Amino acid sequence: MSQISLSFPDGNSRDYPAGITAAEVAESIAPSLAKRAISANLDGRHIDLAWPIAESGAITINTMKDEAPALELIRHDFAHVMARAVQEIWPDVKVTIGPVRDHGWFYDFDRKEPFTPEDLGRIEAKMKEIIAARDPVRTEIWDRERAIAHYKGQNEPFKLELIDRIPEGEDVRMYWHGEWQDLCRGPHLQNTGQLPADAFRLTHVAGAYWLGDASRPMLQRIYGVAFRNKADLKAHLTMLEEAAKRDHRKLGREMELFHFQEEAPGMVFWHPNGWTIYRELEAYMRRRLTRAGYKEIKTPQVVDRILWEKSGHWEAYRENMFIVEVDEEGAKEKRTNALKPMNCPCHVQVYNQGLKSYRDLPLRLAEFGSCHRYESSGSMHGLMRVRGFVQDDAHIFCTEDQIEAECASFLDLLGSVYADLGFEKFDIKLSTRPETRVGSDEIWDKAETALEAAILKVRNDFEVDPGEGAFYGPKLDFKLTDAIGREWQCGTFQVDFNLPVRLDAEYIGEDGGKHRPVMLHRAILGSFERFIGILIENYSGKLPLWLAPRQVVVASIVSDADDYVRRVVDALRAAGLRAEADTRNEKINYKVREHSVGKVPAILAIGMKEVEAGTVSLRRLDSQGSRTLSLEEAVAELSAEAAPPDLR
RNA sequence: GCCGGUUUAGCUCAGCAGGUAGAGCAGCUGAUUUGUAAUCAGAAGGUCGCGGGUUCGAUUCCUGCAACCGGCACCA
Repeated sequence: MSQISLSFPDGNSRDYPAGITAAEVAESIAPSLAKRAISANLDGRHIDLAWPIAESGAITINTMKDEAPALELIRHDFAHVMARAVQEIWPDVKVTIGPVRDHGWFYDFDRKEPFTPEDLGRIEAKMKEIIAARDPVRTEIWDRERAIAHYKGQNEPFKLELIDRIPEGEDVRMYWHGEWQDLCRGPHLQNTGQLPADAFRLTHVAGAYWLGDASRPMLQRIYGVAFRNKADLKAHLTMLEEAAKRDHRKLGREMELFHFQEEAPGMVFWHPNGWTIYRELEAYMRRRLTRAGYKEIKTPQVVDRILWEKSGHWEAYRENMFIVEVDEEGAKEKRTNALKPMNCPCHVQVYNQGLKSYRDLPLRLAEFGSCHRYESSGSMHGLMRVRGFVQDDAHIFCTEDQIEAECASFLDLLGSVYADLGFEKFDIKLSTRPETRVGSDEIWDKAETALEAAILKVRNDFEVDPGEGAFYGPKLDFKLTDAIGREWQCGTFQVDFNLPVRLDAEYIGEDGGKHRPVMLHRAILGSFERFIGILIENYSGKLPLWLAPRQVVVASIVSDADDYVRRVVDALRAAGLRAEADTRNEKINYKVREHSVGKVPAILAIGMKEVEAGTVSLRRLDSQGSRTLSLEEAVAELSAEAAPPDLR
């Protein structure tokens, strides 16, 4: 038998007979390591301990201390154990696939009756039994025919389809967990008893299409989470509770920001508090855009379908547009209009008025564009996905040579806006040319190179998504990370060679001839609605002073202080602060509690001491104590902090 | 749009194996004048999401629809 050489993380290497398993390698290093070993990495590939190693390479033995491989194995084995438990309880259930995902795994089943929450408890109990039985895990490689015959015998149509999809030449591997087996790529633990029976939980059941295809049958998906130990599971469950507390839908109601109602699904009714946030954010963006050389415009809500046919939207998105039919007087037919689902075609109309010269470029047209899209009923979600929304939209008309500079200055603006709004970290994704596209390869080369060069000026870590660009040009997407680590795609920067052609935009070049401008679609916030939802969740409702709807509440301790309270409120308002008086006949404890729960950033408590000394007692949200300041000091401190970040 | 669930007072939620509903908080009224996260008392508040059916009788059972929630699909 031939020899192979395996190198270890410490730099040493040793020769072994080919076909040795990772378990045997671990044993040869130290019996204690062999006991703790759970899997191995061979040249970066995660393999079973029992896997015969045929060729030389770099090997690392993994134990439960190695978080990434340990969690992958645990979660993957839990998926199998759960599927086994389900089939033991309901033998007629068909199994499909069960990958590791996020903090756990899911497994999709085909079963007529729906799984209920009570069923989850039953499955969990059965899983614990299986773990306690400590069944060994075995792997076998089958030939395709045998696997097909086996699953035909078992009447498992989904597994047959999966075998069909395994590429020719790849092994068909079967994993046995005791008497139960599953078609699987692996790797797995050596024994189901290695699973932490107290560190998993089945979380919920949901429908999911077979292979993610809406035209295929809907299966039932059971989700679970699992960790290496009970403490990690508990930490995760606590994190979920914390996330639920900052849900913008809940805070939106509690802080009286907005509401939704049945008669207008997906459309926001903004209340005074919520609309204050919106207006502050809009005013801020307007100042930033103006300073960055944008011209603001406003275009119609309702536009004849003829324009949408020209732009191509009618053909591609008609199903998702709100259609308005109008009986015009004397007309034979109804005229069909659509609420605009996006602003770009209208912006080209503004551009097209009057002849443009190369000297006019780049022309940056911005609009807080109110758009409507008929989103499918199941996709709406609070402010995060709505049918009526406003984009911080702009289109930059420029020459091909100007793409790089425009992209670079956009990146500056975007990074600065995100930082101002409290998001220091964001990721960039570059999506390049798809298979079906418009525009010559030369132009695509130019655009992709320009985008990449522009990003590289700001940073060198960005993800490339080949083939994921729009048919009309490459694009950048920007994902910001919030306070609890969730990612939100907000900004976008798209190069468009298509729409200027379809809508016939042109400019007169230095040579006196007509040329096509390039159109750059870009947004920073995405939509105001969604971004405000993200802000609320990021700050848990405790918005920075400049965005807080109610900035200061002045609360009297005794009614004899009421007159002074009103004078304090007047002084705060005169300094531009959003201040309210609370002179209700309640104890100060009650008022402090109520306004703290209502996320008011500053409370000024006024008793007779303050009245006599002309001072205020300032209590900041989440602080335990209070500070006594003169009225002038308090106004100065709060109004300085309430200035928007770009005006400080 | 698809699968499952939910819908009872302004909010959070009980309840009803069919005989038209109950709590806490909020709101209202009164008392209390209070020092930094809930003062006390009283009265009031609901066509039990909307429509149809079964029944002597439906908030409860059946059915259709809508909205919302959790996913899936979609997201120019």
